[in-house]
Amino acid sequence: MSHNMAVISQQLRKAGYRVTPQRQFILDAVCELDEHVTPEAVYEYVHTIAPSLNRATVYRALHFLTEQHILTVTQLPDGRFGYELAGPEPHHHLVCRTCSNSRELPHAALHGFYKAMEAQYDFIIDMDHVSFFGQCTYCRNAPTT
Amino acid sequence: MSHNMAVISQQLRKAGYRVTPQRQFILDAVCELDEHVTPEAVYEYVHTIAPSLNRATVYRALHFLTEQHILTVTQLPDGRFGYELAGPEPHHHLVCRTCSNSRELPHAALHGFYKAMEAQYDFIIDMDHVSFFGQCTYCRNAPTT
DNA sequence: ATAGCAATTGCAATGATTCGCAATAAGAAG
DNA sequence: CTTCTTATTGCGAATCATTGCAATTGCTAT
Repeated sequence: MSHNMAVISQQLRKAGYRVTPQRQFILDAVCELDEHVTPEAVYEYVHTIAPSLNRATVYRALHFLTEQHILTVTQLPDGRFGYELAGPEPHHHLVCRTCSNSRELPHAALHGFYKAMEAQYDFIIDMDHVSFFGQCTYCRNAPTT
Repeated sequence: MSHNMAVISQQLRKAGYRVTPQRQFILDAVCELDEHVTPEAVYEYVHTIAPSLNRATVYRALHFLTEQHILTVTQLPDGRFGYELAGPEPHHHLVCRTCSNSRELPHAALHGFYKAMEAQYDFIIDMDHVSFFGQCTYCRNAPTT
């Protein structure tokens, strides 16, 4: 499930944007680092490959790629943002505060709640990548090591 | 629905903490500024009254008061934290991205979802103050001004 | 009212994130 | 292959947020 650079490049160019080596490095880094990747983690990763790549560029590229729906963001409990490659289906996460393992949740799991808010309050929630924090079974049952 | 300083003071002192003028100023500021108050907003507010009060103290006091369940936090879409006085019942918010008006949601509204996650994934979500972002009726129907 | 312990503050340094602007370079067109 | 337009980068400075440590000051007990 790697990202198809050719398709993404087309999409960007067609919209009048550019496919720069920096953006490619950054996109690669997000894919390589997997889920909920922070800007700082991306920076460290690309820095080893392209040392001249600036921190500000990382932040801007992550914003940009998210706007273009190539990445999705979610808010981590410490206030930072976690990026990951956007799949065809939106999804959410259950993240354990203790072991920080995360479990994917289909968008359908929240659909009922979203619909209820629309019906009751006439409010349309547009969050397509939410992380819910708490405790997984494992950590809940394990005594403090 | 003002905060009862006497009760709060007792609670803190009994737990071995101190009621300092700084903390009082900061608590007052949160109440005065109402919902989803950012640390920076608190700082500006108290700064006019107590100019020597340091930024770091604001951040620390907000953390502290939240730990003591006197305040609650929620994450705003730009990554900052919004504080407000903790009421007797936990609640959540529907926040419009356009007009940023916010509507309170009883905890019960999420209860079904939380329970479903527990039943299906054996995962216990512990977020007691979530903000969901989207569009309110009003802004959805209003043409771009 | 005073003394003493330890929680809390202020300060200064550090790290994280964003912004304005001049220099660079991607990509379209000839 | 060269030229031209302008999106994008890098840099430095500004802003926001956090941390270690010495100095301060609540609060308890005398």
